[in-house]
Amino acid sequence: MTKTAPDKELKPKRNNDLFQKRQMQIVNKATKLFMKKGYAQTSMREISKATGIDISNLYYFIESKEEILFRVFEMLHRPEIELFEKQRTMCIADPIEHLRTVIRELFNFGYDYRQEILLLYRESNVLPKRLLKVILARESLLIKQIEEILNRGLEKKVFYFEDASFTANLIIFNLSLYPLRSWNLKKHSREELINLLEKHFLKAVKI
Amino acid sequence: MTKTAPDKELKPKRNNDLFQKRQMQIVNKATKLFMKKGYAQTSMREISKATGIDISNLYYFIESKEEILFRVFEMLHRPEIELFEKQRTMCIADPIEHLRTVIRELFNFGYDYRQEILLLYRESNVLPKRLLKVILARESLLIKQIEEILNRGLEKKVFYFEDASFTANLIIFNLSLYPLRSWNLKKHSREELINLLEKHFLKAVKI
Amino acid sequence: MTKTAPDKELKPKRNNDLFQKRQMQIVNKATKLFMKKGYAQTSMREISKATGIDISNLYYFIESKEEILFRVFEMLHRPEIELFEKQRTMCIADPIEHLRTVIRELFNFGYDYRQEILLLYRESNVLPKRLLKVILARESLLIKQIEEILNRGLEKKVFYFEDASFTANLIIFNLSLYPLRSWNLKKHSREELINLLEKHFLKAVKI
Amino acid sequence: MTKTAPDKELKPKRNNDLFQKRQMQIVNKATKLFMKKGYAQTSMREISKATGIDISNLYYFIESKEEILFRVFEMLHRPEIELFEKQRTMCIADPIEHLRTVIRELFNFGYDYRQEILLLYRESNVLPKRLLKVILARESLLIKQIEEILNRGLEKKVFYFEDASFTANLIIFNLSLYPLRSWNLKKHSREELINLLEKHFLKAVKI
DNA sequence: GATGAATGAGTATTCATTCAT
DNA sequence: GATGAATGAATACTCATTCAT
Repeated sequence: MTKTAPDKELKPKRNNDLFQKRQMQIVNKATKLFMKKGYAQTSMREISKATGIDISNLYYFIESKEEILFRVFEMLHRPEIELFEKQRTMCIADPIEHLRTVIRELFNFGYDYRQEILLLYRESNVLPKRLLKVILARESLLIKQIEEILNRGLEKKVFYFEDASFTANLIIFNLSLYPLRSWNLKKHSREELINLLEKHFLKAVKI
Repeated sequence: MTKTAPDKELKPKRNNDLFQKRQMQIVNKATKLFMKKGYAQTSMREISKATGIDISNLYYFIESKEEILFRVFEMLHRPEIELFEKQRTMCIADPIEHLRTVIRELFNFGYDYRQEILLLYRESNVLPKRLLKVILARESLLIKQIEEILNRGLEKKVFYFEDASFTANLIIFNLSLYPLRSWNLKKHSREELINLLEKHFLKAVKI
Repeated sequence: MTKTAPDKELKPKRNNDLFQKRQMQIVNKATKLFMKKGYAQTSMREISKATGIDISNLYYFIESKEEILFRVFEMLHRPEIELFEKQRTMCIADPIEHLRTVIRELFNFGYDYRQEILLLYRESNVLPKRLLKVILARESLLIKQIEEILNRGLEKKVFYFEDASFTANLIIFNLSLYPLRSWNLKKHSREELINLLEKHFLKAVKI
Repeated sequence: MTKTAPDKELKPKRNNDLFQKRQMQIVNKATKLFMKKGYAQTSMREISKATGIDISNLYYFIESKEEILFRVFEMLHRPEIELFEKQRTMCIADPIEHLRTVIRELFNFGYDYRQEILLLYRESNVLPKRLLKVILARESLLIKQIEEILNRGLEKKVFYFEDASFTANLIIFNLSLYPLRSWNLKKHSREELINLLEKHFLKAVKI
């Protein structure tokens, strides 16, 4: 191409309802496709076909394939944030009970969004650093929150562990146990798994 | 590309030494490229360039790009298998000591091969089911082994847990803690992490 | 696209005869297309069709559309350079006679290559600066040569003008009279035009 | 794009003042864009952005991108026509003085409108023949005028040359000397260049 | 007069793979 | 064993233009 000037930012951004509805539609269908085939293996043609939006019209609503992936990630994090808000407002007095609830909720979340979480682990390297940072920053918040619960339990002398930050990280990581290893955990029901995980972590931190 | 799994039998290859040396060479270079850029983003041209083997000559040694990925995965599992053989022969009498050793070895392994493990998680969906099964079967063996240690500890009444298979899975999964979350664990040294993990799991299973 | 690394310079450059023959073939056909429709308006598909070389095979022989344009320009300059070499070796003693010959040759050249010259004027802005400089440097050499002839005439007191460099530029520029204005000069034959130009410039510089 | 000249009649446009103001606005901005990036490399989106007129609204004021180019050329010719009108009314008795004035004015014009003239040379092949003819017809008028001056000088025996039409063409062509070769004439000031050109042509035609 | 959304054909370029030598 | 050339389908993305409101 005869590069003269990239001249980005030409695309007008509408705040229209229909516009956003269409964007959602694209992101939703793309999520499914990305989960099934992976980001790189999913073509804009397929997204076009899945949404029923003509391929060139697609570019009226989104700027690039990369933007779609970012919006997919963004959307996946929305329920996580809600979870996070919910936790904050709960404020259960007993740290043990609090941790138990949080673990259950986290695991349930991980179970419901297993494919999305898998996608996040798989494709995060495709996102430019700048956008990836946004995602990781959000997750850090969640970890901070678990840390607080753990520290409260430490003060009240109901928990014991060496490093709150590490343990919080471990708990968060294990929220992805099912998403990342469902292939080997199918023999257990959701309820079984959640109980097993709960017991494991409570035993591991209780005094 | 969009195509899903050609799935034909792998060409029976010569057992020639040079032949296998070349194959190794290809797989090694490809591993590095796949880790850096992802499978889909790495072209055969780049592999050709990296190995110094002409692109069409490449096809003398391997069947397809997909086969390279398979062999990459295969190679990554080799150290895991060695680990596995080592365990088997160790036969430490005390289950606690045995588990401690295994956890430390597993984590060290995960630390050393963090990029490879990441690759495995990332690109496993690209492999045709048939080949993926081979990989997963191997991992199952490893899990079985952990299970045995756990069960021995149960019999000897030094361990307590509800489900050996689940716990073994959990342990294996946490071998990937660092590979998958290194971005948030950099503040800890390898030694710290390994100690923390060891303590966590021993506390979680000890009676 | 998932930009990871551009990784240029992957293309192997053959010095093979057939390879260069094919390159020539591409450049020649492209020249004609560019002359007829302009660079931007000529698609790779058309070049492929014109050469009979499959569009993706085209990229085996050239790196980009831009490279084709550069090679087109390069090729156009080759006869100019020959002209230049010829001049240098001629060394006619009488500056008037020398200038007369040069003007005639230049004009003949301009006439023969009118379309190519037009192309050069039209599309030179497409070339990246770096490549354009190569072209302009060559032309500067030609101008220098005319300057020498003029200065020799000045010394021998057969010419008079104010500025040799300007006059040389003017002469070179008028080599493009016909290419750029053929639409309004068709009523004159080549011979007429060459005679008219010769007389004009000799009168303009002779004492 | 590949298509060659749709060539339908230009839509008869309102004579509304606002309408024409908007058209001017479009053409002015387009001129700048075309000069900077070339016609084919300038998109309607960019013209829309530059004018602040919505892209589909643009089509209320103009028929097609091609029409914009035509109007750009038309507009560029307007000052040329004024020049031409000015000449006609001047009627300087002395042909030498007249020619001198004309050359200076022409060159000044060429200097002021160098980018526009370059644009004209570059993009004229994009215009459909029909529209190009309009442009060329205008230029012919200008040439005719120079011819008259030259012929008057011939009658008064102050000029000598072989072919008035050719000489007029040559003079007009050299009005583009600076636009087309500014890259090699930067060392001279505008005043120097105009004086040199004046001297050159007067010497070339004076008896 | 203006806008958002649509359309369909087009762009340059890259890909994995194969074949004849 | 190695190489140059070929193939055909795919890629993300852009274009000028139109239409319904």
